[in-house]
Amino acid sequence: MARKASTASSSSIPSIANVAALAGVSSATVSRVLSGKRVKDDDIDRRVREAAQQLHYEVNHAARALRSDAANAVGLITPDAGDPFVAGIINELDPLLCAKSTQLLLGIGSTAESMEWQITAMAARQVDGLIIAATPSLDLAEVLERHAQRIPIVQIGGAQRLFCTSMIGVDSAASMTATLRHLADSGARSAAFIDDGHRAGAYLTNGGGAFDAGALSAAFTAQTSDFGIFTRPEWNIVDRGKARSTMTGTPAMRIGFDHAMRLFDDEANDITTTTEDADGFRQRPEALICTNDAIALGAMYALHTLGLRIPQDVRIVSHGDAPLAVAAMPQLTSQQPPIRQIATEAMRLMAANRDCPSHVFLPSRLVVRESTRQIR
Amino acid sequence: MARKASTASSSSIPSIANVAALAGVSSATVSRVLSGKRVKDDDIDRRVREAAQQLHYEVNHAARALRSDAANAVGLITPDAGDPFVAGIINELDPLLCAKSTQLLLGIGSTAESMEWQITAMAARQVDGLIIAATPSLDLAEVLERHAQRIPIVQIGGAQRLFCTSMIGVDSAASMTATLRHLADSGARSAAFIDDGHRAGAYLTNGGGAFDAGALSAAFTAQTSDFGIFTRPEWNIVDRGKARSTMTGTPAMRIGFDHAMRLFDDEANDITTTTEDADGFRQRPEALICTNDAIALGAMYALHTLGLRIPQDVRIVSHGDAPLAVAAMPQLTSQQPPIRQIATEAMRLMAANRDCPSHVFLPSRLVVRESTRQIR
DNA sequence: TTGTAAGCGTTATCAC
DNA sequence: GTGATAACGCTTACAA
Repeated sequence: MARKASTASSSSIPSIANVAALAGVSSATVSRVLSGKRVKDDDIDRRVREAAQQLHYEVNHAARALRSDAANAVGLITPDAGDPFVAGIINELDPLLCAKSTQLLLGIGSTAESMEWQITAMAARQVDGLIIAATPSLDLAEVLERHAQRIPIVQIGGAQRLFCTSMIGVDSAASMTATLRHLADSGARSAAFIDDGHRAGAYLTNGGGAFDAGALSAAFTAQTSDFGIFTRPEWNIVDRGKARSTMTGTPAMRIGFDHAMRLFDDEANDITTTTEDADGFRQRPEALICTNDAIALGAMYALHTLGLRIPQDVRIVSHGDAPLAVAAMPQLTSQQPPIRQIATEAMRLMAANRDCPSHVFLPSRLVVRESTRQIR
Repeated sequence: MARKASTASSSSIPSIANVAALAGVSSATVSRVLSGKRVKDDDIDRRVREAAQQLHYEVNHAARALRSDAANAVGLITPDAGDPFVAGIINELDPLLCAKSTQLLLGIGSTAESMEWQITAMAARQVDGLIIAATPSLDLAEVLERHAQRIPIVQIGGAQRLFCTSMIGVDSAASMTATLRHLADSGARSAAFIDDGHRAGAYLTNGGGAFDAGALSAAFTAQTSDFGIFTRPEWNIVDRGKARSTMTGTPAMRIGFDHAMRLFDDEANDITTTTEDADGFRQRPEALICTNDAIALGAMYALHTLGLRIPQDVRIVSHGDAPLAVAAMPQLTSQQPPIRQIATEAMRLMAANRDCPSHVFLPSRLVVRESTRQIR
């Protein structure tokens, strides 16, 4: 005991005992002061803090976690750290975590197995909460249910709807309403909806991560007529069969390219004249709604190849508002997920009692850029 | 004691004692078997493993870290999780870490202060190693030196060169040699070099993260004549003064736009005819080398605006090979950092003795795309 | 309000 | 090679 207090300053990491000795109090008091369990701002308080600072004391998290089974860490599991939505969440989450001196454990998992492995590993580390930004197509219900008893789990981006986990997603119906209203206002009379079929494990960086493509599709179908926008079922079906793509790029870009080619290139070559007909907008859509930015980019490529102009001939709205949206030429109008709010909600839901998980849907914001600039 | 062994299976997390009781050995033996400190593959080994599996036993990392001061965790600190280079590193690093059942702690820090805060926090968690992918302009020498005594630190992307930390970067001279040779082969007779001045805290997602812009610049100046490529000092200087940008987009894109505008728009309007003169390539560069993809994209925007064609009038090579490079129209030839090798090296250097840090420079790979397609 | 002391689950050290 | 036992640094009853 005496050894510790005296020898401490030499080289080893100072412990709470060293601080206690220097401040002339017991280690219990130091613990109470430093963890805020002591209210008064008196001489003892001051002495302890000074001693801690002087010794460069930092609490040993392993010991704290062991004793009080709160790890002061939360886990985030995602298939791809490079997805701009996930990256945005991480960037927003970090300051919130720092403020609570909580660490972020990151795990990458793209398959159901690796995802399960990650979840188990995080659970073994006794994280205080788990955020999962998964590919929607993965079936993790069983794993999640098993662990949700012990740790609060928050799913981001609306993967699966379970009663044991919380969920944060985007209000797809509201997003679609805003999109369709904007398109109608900008003069579009018809629209097609392009999705890439939520392919699991695909290289992301697409930007659509926050959105539930299925829900968007349903909202599109339900709402088009409300805004006087014409569509055809066959415009909105992903044609996976023929990969006619001469295009290089990510899978999502190729899908956008192929889909646009199919819509605009199949029969007539003199499209520009066709669309000037009174009923031209029934033959070819005047707008494209893409579930992520990469699809939109691929479609733009196709339109460019075909000599169609954006937005004069075809307007485009994408979802995600990734950096890609700004990099495009012309820049893309895009639905921007409320990243900061999502991060804040995730923190709230993890802190809330895990016995009452809730499913939260936040509205996205339409960022209008050149790809839907009004012409008239 | 008896309580634990008997009551364990009910609901609480099983501990090593439960496993020991079930296997009929001491907890010390269980520890040795499970942590691989025991070689034999006999009956005891089998019984212990079976018991562990049956009870769903997972080692308590907090306790392990407390006792053996190995946290089984490494920290990664970066200013922006969304930077594609950093994201790539994380994606590659994760499986390597999982194989060693080590966790990744992620910290975001864009200013010197927050960076220092993160480093201190990670050190307090006793991570086994620290990877820092910092903005080069931040001065972290002092903090790094302080902590390098205790934990091995690996800097990625060549931030500062210290004798106490390891460093992994790209061999700029080799990259530039490959770039210039390729440009010469593709018919370019002159080139300009565009950098965005490594602005700290700028929104990244640019792709240049792995490269040392200063070293690239030096290599460009030193090597152009070797490949018979003409350049002018004034072509290669960032003009920060006039922000004439009518362009929206990230700062890096605007810098690329402005720089290209300055190079190609200032005096003559009939550039295409000028460049067809015998000495036209001395008036305007026939190629642009950009230190990241976003700059290149901005420059492409400018060239497009001016009616210049890529690659016929101007060839472009960028650094980083971010998703942006593929999204561009035409797609960008880009220097691709060896992400997987960098991740592997980082693991090696962290495992190596911290007393002998080394500075490693790996070659990048030139991915040729449309922006330098040969014309002739 | 403060000090004392008993753990938290693991690994390292020591006898055997 | 195995088992008992003592730490690791912290928090928290409980006693003062």
